[in-house]
Amino acid sequence: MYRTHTCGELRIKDTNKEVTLAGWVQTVRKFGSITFVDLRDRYGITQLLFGEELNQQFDQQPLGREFVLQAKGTVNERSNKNPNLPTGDIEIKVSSFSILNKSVTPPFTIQDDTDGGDDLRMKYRFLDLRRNAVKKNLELRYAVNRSARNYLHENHFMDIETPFLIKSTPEGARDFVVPSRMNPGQFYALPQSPQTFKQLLMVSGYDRYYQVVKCFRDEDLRADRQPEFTQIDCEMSFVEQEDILNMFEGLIKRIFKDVKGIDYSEPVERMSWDDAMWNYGNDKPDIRFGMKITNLKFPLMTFPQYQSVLMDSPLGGGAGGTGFKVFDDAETIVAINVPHASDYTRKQTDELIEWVKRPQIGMGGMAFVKVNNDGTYKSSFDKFINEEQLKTLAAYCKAEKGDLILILAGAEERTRKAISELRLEMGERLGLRKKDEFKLLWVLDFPLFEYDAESNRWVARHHPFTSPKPAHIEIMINNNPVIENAVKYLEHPYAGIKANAYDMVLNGNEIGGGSIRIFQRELQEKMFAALGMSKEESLHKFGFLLGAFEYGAPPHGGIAFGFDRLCAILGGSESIRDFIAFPKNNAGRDVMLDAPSTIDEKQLVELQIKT
RNA sequence: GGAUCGGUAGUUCAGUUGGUUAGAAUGCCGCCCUGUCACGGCGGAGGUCGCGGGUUCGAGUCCCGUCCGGUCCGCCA
Repeated sequence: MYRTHTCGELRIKDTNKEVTLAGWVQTVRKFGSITFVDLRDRYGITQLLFGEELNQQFDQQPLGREFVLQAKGTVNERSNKNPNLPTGDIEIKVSSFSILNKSVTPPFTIQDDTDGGDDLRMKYRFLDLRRNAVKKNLELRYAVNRSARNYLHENHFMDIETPFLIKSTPEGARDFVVPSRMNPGQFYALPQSPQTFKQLLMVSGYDRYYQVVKCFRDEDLRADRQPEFTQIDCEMSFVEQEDILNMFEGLIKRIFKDVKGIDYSEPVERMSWDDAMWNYGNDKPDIRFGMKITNLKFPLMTFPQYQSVLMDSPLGGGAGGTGFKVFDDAETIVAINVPHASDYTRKQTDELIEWVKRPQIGMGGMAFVKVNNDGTYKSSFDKFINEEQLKTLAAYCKAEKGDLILILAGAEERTRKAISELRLEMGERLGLRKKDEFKLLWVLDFPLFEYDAESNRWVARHHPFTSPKPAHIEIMINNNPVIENAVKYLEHPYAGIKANAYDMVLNGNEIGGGSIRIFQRELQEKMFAALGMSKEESLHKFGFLLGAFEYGAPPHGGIAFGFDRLCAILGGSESIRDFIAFPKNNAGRDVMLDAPSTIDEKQLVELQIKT
C-alpha cells in the first residue's frame, strides 16, 4: 500500500498513529542533523521530520523539489505549531522513506504566487496544475458541473450524447473540418453546438434533454474565447418562453447556492433588447450599477418608440443647431453622468478623451460638462453654449451637483458602443463593478435578423431555428428579403422583427442564450428563404430537420450556457483559460503539445489531400 | 485582416541622452546550522540581451524585417 492517509487529513487527534504518506516534495529545510520536508498532494501539505539517522541518507541521495516521496512514520504533536496549515499541529516523525521518483528542477515554483509567466506555465501546464490556485479553479469547475447535473437530473432532464463528426453547415461561425479517409474529398465538421441534434431529440420525444458538451468554432480567440469550449446545452418540449426562463434561472440560482453559498432569492430582472440598447448601449448590460445613458439625439428608425423623447431633447429633433459642428452633424449624441467627478482635472479629462480616441473605441473625441458643487457649469464646448442651455442640458441628463457629464457624438452604432464601453470603464474606475456581487439579467426580444453589410443580406442573429414573435410572422411571409442597399436596411420591415430569443447576462457577461424554436416545416422553410437560401440549398443543408418536422415535431425551445465563462465569472476571473485544464493560447495553439502541427506525407496521401 | 504592449541569468524583472567587465531578487550548486515552515549565515556557478539585417568609432538601447507571447478591434448564428 502506497499510503494510508492523504497529506491533508491528519490532525492532532491522530497523534501516535503509524501512517504512510505519499506525495511531492514542496520544500526541504535542512538543519544540520535534522530535516523538515513539506509533503504535498491534492489534499494538502503535511510536514515530515527526518531525524539524525535518516538525515545521513540525504548525503548520498539529496532530496529535491517535486521528488515523489513515500514516508512511513508516527504522527507527533509539533512543538512549534503552524496555524497557517490545517495539518499544522502535527508532523510525521519518519521511520523509513522511499524516493518513488526523482524530478528535475521545475522551471517555475509550484506555489500560489508562482514566479512563472503565463507562457511558461502553459508550456508546463502539468506542473502548473499542481498549484493550488489552478487546482481551486478546476475544483470550482467540477462543483458547477455537479450542481448543474444534479438540478437537471432532479428536473427529469436526460443526458444524451450527440456526435462530434457531423455535417458542415456554413451558417454563423467557421467550422473545424475533419477529412474522411473512407469518403475521399469529403469532410466532417465538428459541431459548433448540438443544435439540430437536440431538436431532433425533441421530435423523438425526449422532452427534457441536456448535455455538458464540447463545442468547436474556428474563429479568432480572446481571453474569454477558446476554439473548443464547453456548453451546458439544454432543450425542452411543450414549453413557452416563460417556462424556459423559470427553469433555467432556477438552474443558475442552484449553482449560486451550491457553489458560492449565495441565496439569490429575488426574481431575475428582465429587460427587452431595445431597452438594453437604449439605456446601456449594449445587449449584455452590467446592472450592478446605474449610470444609464441619456439619449440626446438618435436615428428615429432605430428607436421609433422614442419619438417624443427625441423631440423633447435639448439637442434632438425639436432643437435648433447649437453651432457646434460635432453635435449638429452627429447622427447620435449620448451621455452618461459620472457621479462625484466634477472635480476632474484637465489632465484627467484629457486622459479620458485619449481613452475614447483609442482605435478600439474609435471616437474622434469627447465633450463633457462639469456640474460644479457651487451650481455653476463648465463645459468643453462653452463657446457654443450659454449657461442657461448648459443648465437645461444638465437637468435633462438628470445630473446633480458634483457630477461630470460625458458626451459622445457620432454615427449611431459606433457611438452607442463607445458610450457603453465608457460606462463600463467609469464603473470600473469608481469601483462599482464589485467582484463579489452577482447580478443576473434576462435580455429578451432580440431582433430575429441582423443585416450583414458584407454580403448585403439578412442573417439570423441567434440562429436560423429561432422562432419569430407570433405577431411578426406575417411580416416574414409577406415581404421579400431583398434589400437594395446598406442605408435602407434599417427601414426594411425585417429590421423590426423580434424573436422568441433570450440571453442570460451575469455582471455584463453573456452566460447563456437560447430561443423558442420553429417547429413547423413551412415556417422553417420561410426562414431559410429569408436568409437568402434557395430551396435546394436548404434541403441539402437541413433536409433532415425539415423532414423530421413532418413527423410530429412538438413545440420546443432551449438554452445553452457557456460553462467555461460561467466558471470564470464565479471564480472572479476575466480569463476562461484559468478554468480549463489544458487550454489553447490566443492563436489557437496548444503550446504544451505544440499543436496544431504538420502531419506525415503518408497521412495526407491516405486522406487524398495530397497525391 | 488590423491595432497595441512585451521578449535581457532557470524564473520574475531593472538597465538613464547609444559609451568601461549587463545588474537585483528568487531559484540552482557547495559549506555551516536540532524546531523550521518565505528558515537563517557564508560562498559559487549561471547571459548568443528572441532571430536576421541596417545606422554608428561603438547597439540590450536607434531603424527595418521576422518569429514568439499578452490584450483589444474586426470576427464569434
